[in-house]
Amino acid sequence: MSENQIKITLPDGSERQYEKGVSSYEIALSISEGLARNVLASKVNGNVWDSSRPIHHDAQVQLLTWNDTEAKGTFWHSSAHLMAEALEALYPGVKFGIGPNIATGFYYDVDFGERTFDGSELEKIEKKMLELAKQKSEYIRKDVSKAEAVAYFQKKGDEYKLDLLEGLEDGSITFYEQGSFVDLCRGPHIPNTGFIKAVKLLNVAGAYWRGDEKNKQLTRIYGVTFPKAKELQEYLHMLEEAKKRDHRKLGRELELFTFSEKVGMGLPLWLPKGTLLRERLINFMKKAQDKSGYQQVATPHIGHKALYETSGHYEKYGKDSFQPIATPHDGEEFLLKPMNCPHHCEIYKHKPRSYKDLPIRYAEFGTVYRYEQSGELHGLTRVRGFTQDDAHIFCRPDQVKEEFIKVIDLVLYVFKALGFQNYTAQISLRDPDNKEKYIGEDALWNKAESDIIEAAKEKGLDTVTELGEAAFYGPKLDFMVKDALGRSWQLGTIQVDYNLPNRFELEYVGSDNQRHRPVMIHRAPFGSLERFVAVLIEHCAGNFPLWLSPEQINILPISEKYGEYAEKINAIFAEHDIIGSIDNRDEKIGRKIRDSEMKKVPFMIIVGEKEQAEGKLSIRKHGEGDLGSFTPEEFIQHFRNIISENLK
RNA sequence: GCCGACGUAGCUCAGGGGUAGAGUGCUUCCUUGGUAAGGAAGAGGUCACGGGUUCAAUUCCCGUCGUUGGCUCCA
Repeated sequence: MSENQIKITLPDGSERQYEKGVSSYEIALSISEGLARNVLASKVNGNVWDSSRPIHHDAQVQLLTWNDTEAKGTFWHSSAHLMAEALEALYPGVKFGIGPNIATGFYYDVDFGERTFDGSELEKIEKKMLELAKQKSEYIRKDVSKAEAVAYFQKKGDEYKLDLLEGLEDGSITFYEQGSFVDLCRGPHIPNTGFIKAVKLLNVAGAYWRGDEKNKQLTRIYGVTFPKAKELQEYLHMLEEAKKRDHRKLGRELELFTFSEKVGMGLPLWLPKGTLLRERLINFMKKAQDKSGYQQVATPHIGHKALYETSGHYEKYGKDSFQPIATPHDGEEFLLKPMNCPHHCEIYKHKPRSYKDLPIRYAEFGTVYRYEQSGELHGLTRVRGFTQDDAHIFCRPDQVKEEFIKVIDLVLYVFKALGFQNYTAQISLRDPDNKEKYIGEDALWNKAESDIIEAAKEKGLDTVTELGEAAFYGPKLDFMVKDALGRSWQLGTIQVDYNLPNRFELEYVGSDNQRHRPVMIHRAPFGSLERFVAVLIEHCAGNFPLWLSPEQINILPISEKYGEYAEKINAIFAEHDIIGSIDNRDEKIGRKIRDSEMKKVPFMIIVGEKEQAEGKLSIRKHGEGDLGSFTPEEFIQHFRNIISENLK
């Protein structure tokens, strides 16, 4: 092989010879012209590169097109640069923060200086972007020295880029230039702006520079782009569909919950149907917990301030909480409880404990109140008053792993019964470089962290591990689920706690007749009922599993002549805990069916002359249509089969 | 809390310096109809709240409250 030749290995294992310095684009061209036209970037030895970047050594090369996730990321990152170019053209003198791609699309943080930016200008920017895209400006990579880079941005007066440059090593700095726009950027980028055929700028938001609220707030513009106009339309359609599943919309339409300005922001009011849903979830969880050795306890909604001084929460959160309420004459102070654990610790302490008693598992559907920042409130997913399916397990250090596994089992059982298949299990560990931030002995932490990791592994959980995300009092395992709009929410959580047992001086007597400190595990499979219901609504788009449905059947008489028969049937159903109502409005059957479908009631029971004569029911299933004729007994059996299948 | 947007009938929304409109829902009447909207009439609004500009404000301006998209935060 000549010295000027290099060996390129493609993903299918085939090997090809090329001249040294060949680009991925040229490799693509040697395969087919059509492929070359579609190559956005390439992966060279696992790193994403510009398709124009020369390759000087033997390498594994994968050509990336729009179908590859990495290529999409590159495409959107390049789109951020295009937007910046458009912004600079339209608003000379703007300064830029960072402009990365995100899961779907991109954003750029922009400092407009004195002028304020309002969202109505987005269309103008979109137009400019498309105009610039048509010029097919190439994205040109340039190596620059740190001094050159600093000089460039000093001249431009962009303090944000200078701030970024401070953290970069000389020799590793690159600029990318397309058209008239030059940016500090690691790359890679797509070949030229001409690939961007469809642009939609979605929204503007404030974002603090470097995510620090002490810094200046920049204007963040979010957008998404596509190589084909049709794909943009499909994406926008998908967004519309997702909005139809929004729990705030469905919660109102299905009469599950509401809010009142008068009651206060972030304080949900549960309507009868929503309350029924809650009750069903609570009963379901209680039953599961009873089987797993939990004991229910009940504690008041307020606790003495001293309780939270002992727990340490008053010091940490007191000033950012609802303020204490005081007794009228002697001014004794109480706090609305922001959590149940201190109360549960006091229950643990009401008598001496032996190692033989452990683990003790106290469960409570405890309603807690937290002062969340007003801008943070969001439907039922972020509220100021909510009910946790809380429990605290007091156990010996050697029991942590086993208890963890049991809780994971419970969470998985719950998720399965409710059809949550897409969740992420996040293990949050200590920041190893910052151990002083955390309370508890090093050895205990190491033990607990490995217990969690092993427990998750044994249960076959698909986990991501985040260093530095642990609570100050212990490591945790969270179950994250996405909402209709793709935002991730924490539902179930399992947390080890070394802090509270110390602060409350919890003890048990060991087999050695010495006093020992138990470990506490906080856990909540739902997390909060409010948030859980919100995510549940979005997951099933309001079509709840039959056992949870707040209105399981609608009895629809053909005319008022069959009202009596409908009542009779309803009474039979009520005896079997089948919940529903009779639609005896003066409307035609078509109308009653339509309304029932809109309310997403699982079953419609149609009764008319024929049914009355035969003592039968015509069953129609929501979203599916006519199931035919059933006797009441047959239907009840069918109904029960579905539920037991659900809860298996 | 911060930045932007928004706030008109129960709900979804139109309108716009001269005190309001549609669809749907609600009430009443007609209709008794067989698998996704039968017909008619009627009731329903301090145009979020408080100031200001104006002969006149629901409309323009400012503030407050609330909602909303993000940011920050989340025991």
